Amino acid sequence: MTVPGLRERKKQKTKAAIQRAALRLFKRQGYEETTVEQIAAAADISESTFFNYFPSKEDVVIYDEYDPQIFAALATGKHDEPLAKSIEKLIGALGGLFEADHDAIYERAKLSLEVPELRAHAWEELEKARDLFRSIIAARTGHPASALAVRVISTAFVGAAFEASLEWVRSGGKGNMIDLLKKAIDAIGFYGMLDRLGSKASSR
Amino acid sequence: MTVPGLRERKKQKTKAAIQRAALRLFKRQGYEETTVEQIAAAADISESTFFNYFPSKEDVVIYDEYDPQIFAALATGKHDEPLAKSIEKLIGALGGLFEADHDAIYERAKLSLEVPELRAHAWEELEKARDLFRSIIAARTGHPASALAVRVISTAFVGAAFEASLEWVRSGGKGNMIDLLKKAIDAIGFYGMLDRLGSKASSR
DNA sequence: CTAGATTTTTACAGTCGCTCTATTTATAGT
DNA sequence: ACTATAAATAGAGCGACTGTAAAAATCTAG
Repeated sequence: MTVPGLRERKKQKTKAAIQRAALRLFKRQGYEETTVEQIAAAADISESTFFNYFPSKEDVVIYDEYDPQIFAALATGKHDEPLAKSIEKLIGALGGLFEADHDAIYERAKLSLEVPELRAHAWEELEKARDLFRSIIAARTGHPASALAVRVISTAFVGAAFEASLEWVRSGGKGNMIDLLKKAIDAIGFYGMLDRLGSKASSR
Repeated sequence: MTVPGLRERKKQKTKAAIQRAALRLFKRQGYEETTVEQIAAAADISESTFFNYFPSKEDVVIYDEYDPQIFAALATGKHDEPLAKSIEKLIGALGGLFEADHDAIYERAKLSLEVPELRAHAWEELEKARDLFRSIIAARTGHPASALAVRVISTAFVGAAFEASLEWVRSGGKGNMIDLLKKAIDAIGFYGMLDRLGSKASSR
């Protein structure tokens, strides 16, 4: 983990600039109505360069520069507390992130959920979260990550997160995302699922 | 609901023929490696005609000629039994369909779940089921279909179905889809969710 | 059965996302 | 400054998909 050099930082800046330009265009004239050529022009780069930074047009919406850090943080959670507690903490931590960059997150979420093409890929993105979740639950409960129960519960969780996001976007980003998420996992009795999964999950 | 005329039946036959030709090619040489031009040639139609029948290449995998009937049957379920019972029946009925056309369903499911591009759209398809489900639960429990709890529970159910399908495909179509689905909804405590949703759902 | 209306199929041109290759330009370390 | 390396770009090309207009098949009336 060495400090990123000047070169790397410049790349990150360019990437962010492309994303900003793209989101501005998407907001003004719509996602489908915006061409990659236009984005490149707006960001003052060539179309080729666009594809150097983003493998596809969709990725410019999906990409979140903080994601890797979040994922890394999740993967290295403490093992000396009940799983349910860890998850509560995790939800709280997510809340902070939402507030930090509210407007950009809202715009991206809105696009991801309202443009059909993107919505499909939003689910792919959720699957990454699901897989991470799956390995966490597996590690903590002793069940194999491949167990159907573990998979289904992980999917239920990201499904709840998905619905909460939908609700949040529907509210114009005005609602409290964390509250919504809590209500969602409450409605499916998420903590009950963990309990049923095995004593290791709920006690320690 | 008039009987479909000769013309309409011919169209259905053509559509089925295109799908068969396409699936054969996909199986032999892969989805991405197969071009619409090739499908058209194999089905002995022009590329234009292909797009007359299927709005996109993906739809040729997703399309199921029996879907409309299934959806219609679901939407008109009886209202004089507990919701949980209706759902159990529904699951049983699905089992019959699976056995009836096992091989074709397996091929399509395999493609849908293993080709990334298709997998994303498989989720879109699941959302249709979710919405139908949502309206059924709402109608039976008296909750508005827009209620977060109703949405989340519906999503949890299709999520479970999704995981069960994954497992089924992983088993090479050898497993019992219905058993898997039952295990999946058991793991998330699906019937408990319905109970918590309101007494109307579980008693009558 | 034929003429005209309608529907279906097709050819064709064009757009857009995306890939690949080769060339030029910028940067890093010596 | 010199060279290895990486980044940006131009350009050709592919495949999915759209739109338009013409050709072929099918249906309906007289």
